[in-house]
Amino acid sequence: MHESERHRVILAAVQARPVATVQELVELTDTSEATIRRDIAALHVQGRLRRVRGGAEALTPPTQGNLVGRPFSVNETINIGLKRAIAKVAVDLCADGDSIIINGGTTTYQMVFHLVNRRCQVFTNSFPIASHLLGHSKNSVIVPGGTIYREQNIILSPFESDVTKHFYARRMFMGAQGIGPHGLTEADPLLIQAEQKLLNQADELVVLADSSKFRQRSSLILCKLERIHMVITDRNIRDEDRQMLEERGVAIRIAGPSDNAEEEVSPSVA
Amino acid sequence: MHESERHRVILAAVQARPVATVQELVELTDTSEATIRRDIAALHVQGRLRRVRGGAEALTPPTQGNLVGRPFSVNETINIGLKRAIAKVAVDLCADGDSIIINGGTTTYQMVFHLVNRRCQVFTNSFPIASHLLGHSKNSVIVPGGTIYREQNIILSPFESDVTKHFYARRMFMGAQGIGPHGLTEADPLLIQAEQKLLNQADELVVLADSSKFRQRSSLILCKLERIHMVITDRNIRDEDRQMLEERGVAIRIAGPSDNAEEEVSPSVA
DNA sequence: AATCATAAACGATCACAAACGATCATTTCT
DNA sequence: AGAAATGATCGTTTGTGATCGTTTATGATT
Repeated sequence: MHESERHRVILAAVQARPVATVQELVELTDTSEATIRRDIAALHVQGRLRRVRGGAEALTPPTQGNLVGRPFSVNETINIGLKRAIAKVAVDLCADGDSIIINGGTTTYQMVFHLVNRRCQVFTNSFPIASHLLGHSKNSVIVPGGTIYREQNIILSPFESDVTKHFYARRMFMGAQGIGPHGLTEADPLLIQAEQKLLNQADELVVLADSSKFRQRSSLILCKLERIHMVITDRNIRDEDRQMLEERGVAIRIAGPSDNAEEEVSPSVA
Repeated sequence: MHESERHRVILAAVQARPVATVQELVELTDTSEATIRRDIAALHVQGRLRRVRGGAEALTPPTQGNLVGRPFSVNETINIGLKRAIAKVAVDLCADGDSIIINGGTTTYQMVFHLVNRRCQVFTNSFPIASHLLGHSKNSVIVPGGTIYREQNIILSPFESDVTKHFYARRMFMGAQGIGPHGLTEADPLLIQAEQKLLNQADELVVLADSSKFRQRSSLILCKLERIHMVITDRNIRDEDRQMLEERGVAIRIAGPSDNAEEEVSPSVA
């Protein structure tokens, strides 16, 4: 990856997140620490970002923070590395030109960083995802119509959207509130409704769920396990959960935080 | 392949991708590195692209690019005070709780700054407007579905959206490319199509057009003057243009740049 | 609470590879 | 034939990655 391209990636990363670590940027750009440090130093003297120990941050403090680009409230800082690794595996499934659906969520949001150099057709109901891809990538971006809910930063509509009906993708990526023998579970009925509409518009369903999601189950079932083609999770998944998925024919991929990035553990759906 | 043809290819490549490497261009044009370097150097001094180590990139890299908070390209800086004054008059027409439609554009974008303390229901096809209102106000925001065009930062769809059809507003605000005896004119057929859909969803049509718009006319007619309920413009409007509007029953309001913000010059439609 | 131990982050240096610019030979078009 | 453009070669410059020692943060112990 070339210099100007790296700078784009780095700036995109810091603008979307309070701080981007050197390690994250190394994985994102597939270069060495030294190069990233040099890039950060250069961008720092250019006044395009602020250099901090461990990485870099955007110039604009969170005070001015315009919602977009600084999405999702507070929590979700601990598992961020995990989520990003999972998201990377998800994006690695995509090639330029693919049509994909990205359902809004904190885990799927991490996909945007890995998508900056792609040129996919992305349909998303997440306003932050759309915004970031618009500003920091060449991907084509399509959104459904509806009211934007600040709480989740998601576009929801009680009506059938013709845009949605006309968009068909090979893969749909989504997070989940919980996952269990009965299927994917979600907390909010409104979300269920919106997500089920999207489910009909894609062939393969890829679920991004860290291992903790296997212990959280909400009351509302979004879809059965059989509908899922692949689950991307982390190495802490319990054997019983893994077995449960395999019995239903769900492929599993393990995202490693850093060491070995990816590992196949069940027949691929290729 | 000839020189001018290569230049076309190179320019297309850098605009399509974030950055085009020399190697890529060599394969693309089936020439040597030296030639590509010479071409890049020539295009660089012509100001048609930016030369970077390893290749070339477009002048407006997506990094620095538009998007939220820095919407719309470059121009439009001179009339900004005028536009803001016009936008203020427009927002003053709105009360909390009103449902309004804001069609995307540089003039209507200025409305967001005056809307920060309002609590309206805003339907807009402008991504920057939606983004700004989401982040800096309590207004409820509704968008249509469709592809987001980076050029104009507008959401467009060839399909009928049910969201649009179910939203009905008292007022619709829009800018215009030009305005003349035949009506409002617009340059892009795609925009015409989108705007006409919106026209059906509002009672009153309020047009924000500084006086220079009366001299610019495009070939495509968006709607007749009779459809307009009010035009907000500046004090430089010519008498003949004012008369033209009054004869058609269009109310006129003059926005003062700073001194007296607003002035009634024809019977209000209130 | 202060100190120490450990790990992470940093800066500097060096070797290597890629990219570059200049020069010259070759081709192409008039 | 002559001018312009192209391609190849070579020396130079620049960016990159690895390794080193140093600095800084963290958290564990007393």
